[in-house]
Amino acid sequence: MARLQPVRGTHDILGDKSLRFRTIFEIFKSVAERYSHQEIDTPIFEFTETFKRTLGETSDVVNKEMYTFEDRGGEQVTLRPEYTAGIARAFMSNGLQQSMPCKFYSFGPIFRYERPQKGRMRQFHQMDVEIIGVPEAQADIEVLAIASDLLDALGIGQHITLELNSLGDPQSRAGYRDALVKYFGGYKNKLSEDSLKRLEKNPMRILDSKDEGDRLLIADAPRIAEYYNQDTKDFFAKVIDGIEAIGIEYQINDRLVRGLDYYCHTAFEFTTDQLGAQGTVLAGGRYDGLMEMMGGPKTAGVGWAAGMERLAELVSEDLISKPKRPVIVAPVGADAQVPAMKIAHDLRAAGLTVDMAYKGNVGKRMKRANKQNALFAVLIGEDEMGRGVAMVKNLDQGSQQEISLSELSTYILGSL
RNA sequence: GCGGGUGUAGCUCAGUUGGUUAGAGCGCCAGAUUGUGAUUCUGGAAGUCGCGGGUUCGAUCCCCGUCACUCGCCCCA
Repeated sequence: MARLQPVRGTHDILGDKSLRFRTIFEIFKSVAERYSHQEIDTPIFEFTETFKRTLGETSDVVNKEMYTFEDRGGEQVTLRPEYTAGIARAFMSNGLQQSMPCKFYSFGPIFRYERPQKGRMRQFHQMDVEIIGVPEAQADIEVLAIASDLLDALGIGQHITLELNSLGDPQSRAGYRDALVKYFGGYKNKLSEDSLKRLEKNPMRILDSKDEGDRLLIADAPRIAEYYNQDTKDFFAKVIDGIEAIGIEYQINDRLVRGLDYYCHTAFEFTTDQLGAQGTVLAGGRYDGLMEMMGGPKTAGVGWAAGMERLAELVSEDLISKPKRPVIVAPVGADAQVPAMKIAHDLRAAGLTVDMAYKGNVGKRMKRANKQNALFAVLIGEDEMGRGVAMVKNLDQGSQQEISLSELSTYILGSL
């Protein structure tokens, strides 16, 4: 068995899990399309530079979580650790500045080299939404509305809280950062080891610390709202007015910061207390500076990503769409094999889901039909062949009836 | 990357204070039932006790290492 294990932190998706994923994706797709978003699929790997430059040299994602390798041509490439940078690259590669605004959605695997835990794996799946080219707050509102609609459609909205913050425009953010460095710099002897590192690299992250000593200091730390300039205040107020107008509940969390460097203004997380340490189910924000960092023209953008595996843990069983119940065709005797195949073929052509009971006596084949949760079993043997009929058994009711082959599909379709 | 817990059949789990043939339920296969499923009854297959090393007359059990899973930290969806 040892050699047959999947790579650590990766999982096969089959059976019930596969149905859950598909159901959630279908719902996501229909919600996103209702907002006039279009599907985009970008490659699952990009040049390493694409991620390195945008995520920030200090981020954990870049420093220890990327799956990076050199391909046979000597290129440094990386399995995507998030969606936004790849989509931004695609936006520029395809010259879509011509067709702004662009509204995208996407779904697929994401890779991060992390220590696996429940709700955290090395290959996992995200659903992603982006609006590129709309600097106005309407885009932030719309993107939040998609998220909220999705969670409601999945029937889990009541277990999830929207936490909202504004990181401010670059000017506000820089002012706040300085204030934090000054404040925490005065308590170097009291800060936790982790937070001392954060003070150097990314002081805003100290606000996230779970260390008890840190939390005491954080309680009296400067609040970001005190450093907002007028533009930031106006922008945030518009976002809040907008989501209030459409009835989205939220909590302001001014300790909420995002891990990736390219965020500004709106930052948000939808969190739940039902998944242990991995509470974040959907998160995102505005990233107006991203395209410039990548060497393109300044272009506004806002979006989010949601973790499929985490959502799948929360969604109720009743929501999951089940596979169609099949009709099972069971030939009796070797001579019936070919006619049975023909019958199955005709029923499929009529749009029915059909499987064959391949072997065994009639009892075995019926058992097989039952195990597959079939609606009907269609028996065809010497007797029936002679008269151009098939024996059709309704497996829910236990009743059966001879039906002429020419009326078979009509009969079954009529009894559904 | 750091710390704790766990690892026995396809699945869920017993068990052995170190002792000969390691058990149960579910599932699977077969038969009772060669033209009729779900129930029932009978039988069967299936385990390098995660892997490697050590201690021992003897290890699934004790020790060390390793791998995987799991919980937490870091970080994040």
